[in-house]
Amino acid sequence: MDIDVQESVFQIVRLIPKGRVTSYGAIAQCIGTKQSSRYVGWVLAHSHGVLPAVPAHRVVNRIGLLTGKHHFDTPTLMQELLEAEGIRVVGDRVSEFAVLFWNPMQEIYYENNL
DNA sequence: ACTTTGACTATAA
DNA sequence: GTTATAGCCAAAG
Repeated sequence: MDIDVQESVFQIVRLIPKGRVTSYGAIAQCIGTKQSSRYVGWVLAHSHGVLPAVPAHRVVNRIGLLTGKHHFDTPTLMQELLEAEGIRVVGDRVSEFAVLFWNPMQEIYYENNL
């Protein structure tokens, strides 16, 4: 079976719980292409119109900065989506990022041992 | 088959 | 905290 890397990225992002966020590097590490966090962003840039929907707004960079907000329909849409989930965004940065951070590896480990 | 790109990250100064 | 630089890798052109 040939699983595209981009499809793996979509699946991981779809696992992100509402109200939580993760980083490009964490996703890259989770799917195996650990050093190519840049590619994760490249994939998400093409995630518009993909079904089922990919909550790309829950993916930020390693310090919680909303670096991808310009790729949404409007520059403020990403922040609005996050705030709608209870995440506070101040100065394009996720507040309490360390607390809200969701590590994909933890979820995979949990599912494998369920 | 080669070059460019990208919503990144780690490190150093 | 900042800026600069290098590494990284799959997809698109």
